[in-house]
Amino acid sequence: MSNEADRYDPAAVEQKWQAHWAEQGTNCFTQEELRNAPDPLYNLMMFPYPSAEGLHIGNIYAFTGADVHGRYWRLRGRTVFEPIGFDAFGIHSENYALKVGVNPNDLIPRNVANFTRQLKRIGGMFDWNHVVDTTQPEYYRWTQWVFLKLYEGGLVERREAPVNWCPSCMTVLANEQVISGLCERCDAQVEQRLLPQWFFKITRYAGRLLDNIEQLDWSDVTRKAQVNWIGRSEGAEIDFPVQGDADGTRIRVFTTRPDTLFGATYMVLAPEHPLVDRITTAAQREAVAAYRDEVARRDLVERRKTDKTKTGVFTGGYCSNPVNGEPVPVWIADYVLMDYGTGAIMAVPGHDERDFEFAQQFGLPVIRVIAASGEHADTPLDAAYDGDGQLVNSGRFDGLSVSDGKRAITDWLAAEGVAEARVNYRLHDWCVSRQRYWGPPIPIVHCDACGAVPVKESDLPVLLPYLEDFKPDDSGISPLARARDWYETACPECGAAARRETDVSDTFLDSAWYFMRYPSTDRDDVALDPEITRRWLPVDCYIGGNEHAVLHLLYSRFVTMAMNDLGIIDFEEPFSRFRAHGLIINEGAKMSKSRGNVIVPDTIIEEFGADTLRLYLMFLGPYEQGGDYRGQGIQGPHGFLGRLWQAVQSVSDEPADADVERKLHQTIKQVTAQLPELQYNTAIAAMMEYLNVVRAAGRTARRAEIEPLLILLAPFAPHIAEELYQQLGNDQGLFASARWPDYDEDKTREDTVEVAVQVNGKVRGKVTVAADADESAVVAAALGNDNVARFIEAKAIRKQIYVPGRVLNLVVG
RNA sequence: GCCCGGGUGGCGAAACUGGUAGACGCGCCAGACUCAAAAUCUGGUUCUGGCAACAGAGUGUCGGUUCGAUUCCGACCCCGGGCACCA
Repeated sequence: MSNEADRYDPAAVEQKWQAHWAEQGTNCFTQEELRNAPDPLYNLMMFPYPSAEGLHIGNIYAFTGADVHGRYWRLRGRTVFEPIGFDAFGIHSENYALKVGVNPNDLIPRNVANFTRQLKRIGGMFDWNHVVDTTQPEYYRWTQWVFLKLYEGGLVERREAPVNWCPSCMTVLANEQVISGLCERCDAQVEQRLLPQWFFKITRYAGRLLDNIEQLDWSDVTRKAQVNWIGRSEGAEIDFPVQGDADGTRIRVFTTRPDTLFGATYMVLAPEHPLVDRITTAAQREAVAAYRDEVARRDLVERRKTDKTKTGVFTGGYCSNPVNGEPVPVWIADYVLMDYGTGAIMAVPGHDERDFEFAQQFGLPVIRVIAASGEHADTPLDAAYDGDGQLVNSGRFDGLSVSDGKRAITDWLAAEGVAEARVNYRLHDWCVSRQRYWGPPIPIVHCDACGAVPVKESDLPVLLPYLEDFKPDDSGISPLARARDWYETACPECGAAARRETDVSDTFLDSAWYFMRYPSTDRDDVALDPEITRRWLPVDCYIGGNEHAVLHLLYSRFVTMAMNDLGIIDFEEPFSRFRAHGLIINEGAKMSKSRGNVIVPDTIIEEFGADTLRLYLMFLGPYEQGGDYRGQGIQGPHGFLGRLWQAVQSVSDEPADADVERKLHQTIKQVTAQLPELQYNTAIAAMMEYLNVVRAAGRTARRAEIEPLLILLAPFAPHIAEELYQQLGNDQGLFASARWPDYDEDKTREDTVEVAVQVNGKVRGKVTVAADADESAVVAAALGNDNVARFIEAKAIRKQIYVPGRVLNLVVG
């Protein structure tokens, strides 16, 4: 039996093999190796933000799932590049630094060191020679370079824009960082401010970003989130002439419902619309000015609340409806947004819910122009109807369907020169300016003579100066303006005294291209080594949380597409395959610091070892759906590894038993099919089942039965797999020399099968027959079953259905 | 409101293209080993009835299609996530 020396000691095993892999450079590549790697597979996971708390169990879940995937393909013979890094710039880090009163320049390296220590303990096959830390000049130098390239490509623009301003963080937020009116980070109410900002023109790519989604091998949820975010809508822009305007001014609206044009009983402009002054009559001037002031004071978010009752003011002016010349009163209201479409709408209260509500509020007329079946032109409307039907009250277009009406009216107006078909997207340009300290300085110099001038590529990086006082204030100017020596510089163009741009760029820019940099980190003279980039990119498989389904993935796609267009790279989609992992919860409850139920990985690793933790996390539930971490549950995988260890201690050299061998081949088949699909929980169950068979009734495991199992298990529990593989007499190292076991289809087949026998659809007995038994033999066996016979009695069999090897249903009556 | 994802034993979960519901694991119960406990091992474990053989019920609810439905169709309820005045 076993003695103390034979006992499974995870700490010892894990230390031994981690040291071994590090010494051998098992998972690391040289530049030369990256250039020549055969059959490369780029296995990427979302790099973490190195918080002060250290690795979260959710990080470990994410990384382990990705690592299992990488290790699997490695054992299948691929050259797998699996890098890791740190997304360490940004408001997260800066706010934390402010809170604890430590400069981020000192704080972040400590966090990175701690993360590195923890990451090494979980046994991922990371290439520690190719780490990216976004806060290091060796990296952000090239982030600035990416900015300059997009700038040269005409994709960057500085413009004054109303922005979301968080009064607590004292910074501009992207729309995406405003969650139902509040700052996503501190929950403060967000306000509207007007500031000059740097924008990336992502909207230019809206169509392509949308169209490509179809061909991506991505999680369905993620693709849908992107589609919704881009928000394509098809319609028309239509000009409405302003009545009594000597210059023939027209107001252009965007609508997705040109078919309802005859029902447009008023128009609404966004309060900021440039034509408001022109159209407003003297009598209404005061009321309009007051309303515009009121709206301007409110933040962008409050304006977007739907439950709020509609407000607005009549301008006193009128336009003509281009289809019939009818006068249409022009209003302004804050439910129309300046930054979508043309900032003006034709209001059709009969068939648009919001317009209906507004019309009710202000007593404006409602006209029916669509009739559903059973309705006619005079059927009263007590709510907006936005369904299908036929056009009514629409002159010569009466009787057309909604879709035909759209086309017919658009075509006619287009021929008249007053409309054109048009597609709009909800996607906005990406504001990359941040009036903060902890980020890469935007590489621009402002010169009184030359304007905004890009820094010369050869002068990169624009180093982030060490600032003792990095706290932002509410001036809207970055703390960097206080670093005089840094701020005052010479114009790259004319050499005159000039000032540096003091905004830093959004963290999302750091993460929008980090995956391109990983394989090229050996080069400090270029951002991307062309040969290596061609070999390794795009990323073969990317795994991460679905909280980044929209922003990070969309920005990465945009930057990739732009760099492709600029001739820097030769692919336009960064991630061929993307899978979103689920969330880990704790005993049915979400984990959070405030609840005090956060699972600390270090203590679990100390008690059970990284292999057990990895195996347990992957066993909890379907990887793409997440799982419920229950403290007791870890005993399952823990016991499994212990039994495997014991089985190896007393392994025999006899050949594999035939029944066990069949089970082995079935197991190899299942695990091989499930690992690339990330179906980890069921693959692990299959291995457990197999070990139960190997050890059944106290039998001694045989070497030929165990060795293949070690390889199947190695992606999940790499340390113990290596150790036991070595104990079986292999001295080359499992990951260095083993290859994934093959299965033989013939050997997976059973000789006999159990067939369920149903009578009128209910199982009444089971019969065991030869696997190749024909239907008549199965029926004969079934009729020989006492219980089946009891239910058939003397009744005639009217019908029999036989599903080979599964079920026989006898219908009697 | 709209768009996703999900409701299966005491618990986490399985179930191929419509074919034996509950694999695997936790927990629990019983037994072995032990002075005892832990660890380990063996057996049992959907619910109800029955000593058992077996019978009845059962995959959120109601209805439908089918020889047969967790799986397909229709209506609805609940939980989780995302978007939200985008014309």
